Amino acid sequence: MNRKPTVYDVAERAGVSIATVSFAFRRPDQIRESTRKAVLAAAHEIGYIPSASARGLARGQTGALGMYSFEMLLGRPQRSEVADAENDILRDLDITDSMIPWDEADEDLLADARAFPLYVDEVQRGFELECKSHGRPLLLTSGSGDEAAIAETAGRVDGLAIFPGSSGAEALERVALNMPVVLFSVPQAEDSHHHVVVDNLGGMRELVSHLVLDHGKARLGFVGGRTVADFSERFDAFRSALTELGIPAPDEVLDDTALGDGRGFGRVIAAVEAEELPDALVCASDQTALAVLDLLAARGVRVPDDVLVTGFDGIFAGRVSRPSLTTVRQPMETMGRVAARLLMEETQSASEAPRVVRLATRLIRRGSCGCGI
Amino acid sequence: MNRKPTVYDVAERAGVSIATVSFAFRRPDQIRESTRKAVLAAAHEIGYIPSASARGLARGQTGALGMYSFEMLLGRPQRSEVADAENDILRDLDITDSMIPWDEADEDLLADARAFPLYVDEVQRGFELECKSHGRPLLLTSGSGDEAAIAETAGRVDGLAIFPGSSGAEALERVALNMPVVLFSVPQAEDSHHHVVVDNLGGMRELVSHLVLDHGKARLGFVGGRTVADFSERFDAFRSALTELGIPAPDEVLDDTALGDGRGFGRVIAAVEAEELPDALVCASDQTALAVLDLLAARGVRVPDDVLVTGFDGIFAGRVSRPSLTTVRQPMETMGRVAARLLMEETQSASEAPRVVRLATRLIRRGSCGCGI
DNA sequence: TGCTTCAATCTAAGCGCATAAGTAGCCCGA
DNA sequence: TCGGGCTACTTATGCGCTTAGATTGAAGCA
Repeated sequence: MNRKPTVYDVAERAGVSIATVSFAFRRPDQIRESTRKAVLAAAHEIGYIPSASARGLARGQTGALGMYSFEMLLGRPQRSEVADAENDILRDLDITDSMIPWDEADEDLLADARAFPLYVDEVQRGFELECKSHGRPLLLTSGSGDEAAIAETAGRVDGLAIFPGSSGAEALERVALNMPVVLFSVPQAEDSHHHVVVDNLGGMRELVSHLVLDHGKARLGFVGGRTVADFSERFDAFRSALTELGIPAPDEVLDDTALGDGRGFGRVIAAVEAEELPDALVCASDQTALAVLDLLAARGVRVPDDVLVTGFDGIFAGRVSRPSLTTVRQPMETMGRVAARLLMEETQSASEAPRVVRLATRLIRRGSCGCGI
Repeated sequence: MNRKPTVYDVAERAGVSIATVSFAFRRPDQIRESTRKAVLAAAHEIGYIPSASARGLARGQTGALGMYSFEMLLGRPQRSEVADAENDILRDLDITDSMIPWDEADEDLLADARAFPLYVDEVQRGFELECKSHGRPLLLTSGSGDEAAIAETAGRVDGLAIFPGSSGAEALERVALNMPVVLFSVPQAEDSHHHVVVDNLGGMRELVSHLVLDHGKARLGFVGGRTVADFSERFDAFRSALTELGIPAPDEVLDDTALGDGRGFGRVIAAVEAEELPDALVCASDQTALAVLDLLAARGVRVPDDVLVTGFDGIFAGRVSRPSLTTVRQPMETMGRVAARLLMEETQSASEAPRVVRLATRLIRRGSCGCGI
């Protein structure tokens, strides 16, 4: 690992100036074919790799797009758990050329759909694919959401996509002064970011209509904390959908357990024990619904016989759960793609007014409402 | 989007030199508390975001790790398909504040386990998690594997993890002169990279023993192209395992269809039609096995009744296929983590000799060998 | 031949930060 | 009172690249 070759080394070897070296790479048409080849050959011979840092500095932009996640997001493994797993690996890594024993932590269970391709993963995948197809490097980072952590990331990219987090709104505003920012959540306050969101209203209306008109249920309860902006919008949609159907809508959610809460659905449990469950539990997300499904199964409540349960998102785990989960599917991959496009468009042209791009959803009827297994 | 604030702006506002600004961020202890606060406040006020390019240039390293994928990898969607999907999105994106209609391409099928959490995704996830837990930005890129594409990525990172690709070996050698490189494949030729691999020999031996001793099968055929290094190692392991059990091993694979091949298992099909299928088809990977399962089902061959089928990898899709897939599971997430650790260790200390870290595997018995559904 | 034109290349000036080396101011002891 | 030793800063330089503008040389033309 000697000193990395630079343009100067290439220039010297090819007998040209460093500007010509640069042109050979960035402006092939402004330079004679023969010199270009000579430069490229020289670069090849000494193993020259252009420094993105230097280029970024000179150009004023990095060319990369970023995707920032908050730690402790949506029920993901926490740092401490992760750190534990690391220690095992670290210990074994000291041994060269050896066999690292089977990691019990990587039991087949880890391939569980409940853990991996979650909502954020599918959106991220769309973002990745879009970046790839445009040759844009993608920088993935995560942090606590404090100013330093976000700035650390923002300093490396030309545009930033963010999953909504509990904090960091102010820091994000500051980032948005310098580059386009897109959030995957409904706008809460006034902000200067783009938003990629789904049609919570339409999706919820379709879902509620199905439960009410097709399944003849009238007593519906909503499960989900209003602290998450999209959950809140879904609850509002839930209420207006009921009202449209002439059914009195509850003023409050049945249970406000949100994802990642340590607390676990105390109000749902209480309703089970008091035998006061509504006809259907409309959950704010699939992950919430799957947890509810577990909870009900553990208490002997049958779904969909005793109560219907529905989710929202359409993550993969809902397809393979028993019963499979009736839900409103978001086009998650498309959302990721749209976000990437928004950033790329704005990176190239002048800054534009913040956009809110809303994508249609679709009702997926499955077992947990009685429409499948 | 005004000109981005720099250290100079912060220094001016705080009434100090730019060195002090830099110290305020990077060497908090070398500076008086009051000054530090003043600088941080000034930075905060004008929305200063440190430029990673400038820092990287000054320091000689970027701090980020990279993961490079070859386009057209392991049966992933090709660029053309992706491009088509984009066009749809692009068209709709011109509409501000509108509703983007449901994308038929994002049918529920797209949440299919066959498409998404593949081998590479799980490894990538481990890499991501490890980067996250160490606060290291992760740069994801992909390209054709030519020198320019790899250099483009290599110029941005301090270390690079690579999935084995058909090309680019020479370019990689050149990259390895400048930074640590780790490959997820068994070493083919002499190279100066680290390798994170699994115990193909032990895994295959366990699998073959199971088929032979527990299921009493003696006529085993191997499906997989030897062009993929790990597949080739698995075939060798397959043969030696049979030999150890006193069973004559085939000299050649039954069918050399590799992943991503346009061709489709011509030899397997021929064997089906000639009614000359062996007792068991040992496939080089899960994706191969799943394709074989489809193929057999389409031709009325029953698994495991008429023939056993096994995979290798332990991807999620094998759990939800019918029949579910007997396979040798690799600790994919751990592999990703180990790769990240190797890079981080070497980034910090001096360069070391290339390592080959081999991880143990585990046999997962499921329906396709008759052990489950 | 002398002049213009133009393509090919070079010169030189940053880009924003880190940091080695220098300096000012202060406290302290003799 | 003065010098030494610190701390807390500043000055000055360079990291490797891009790019506007200067330069060169050859071709084109009257």
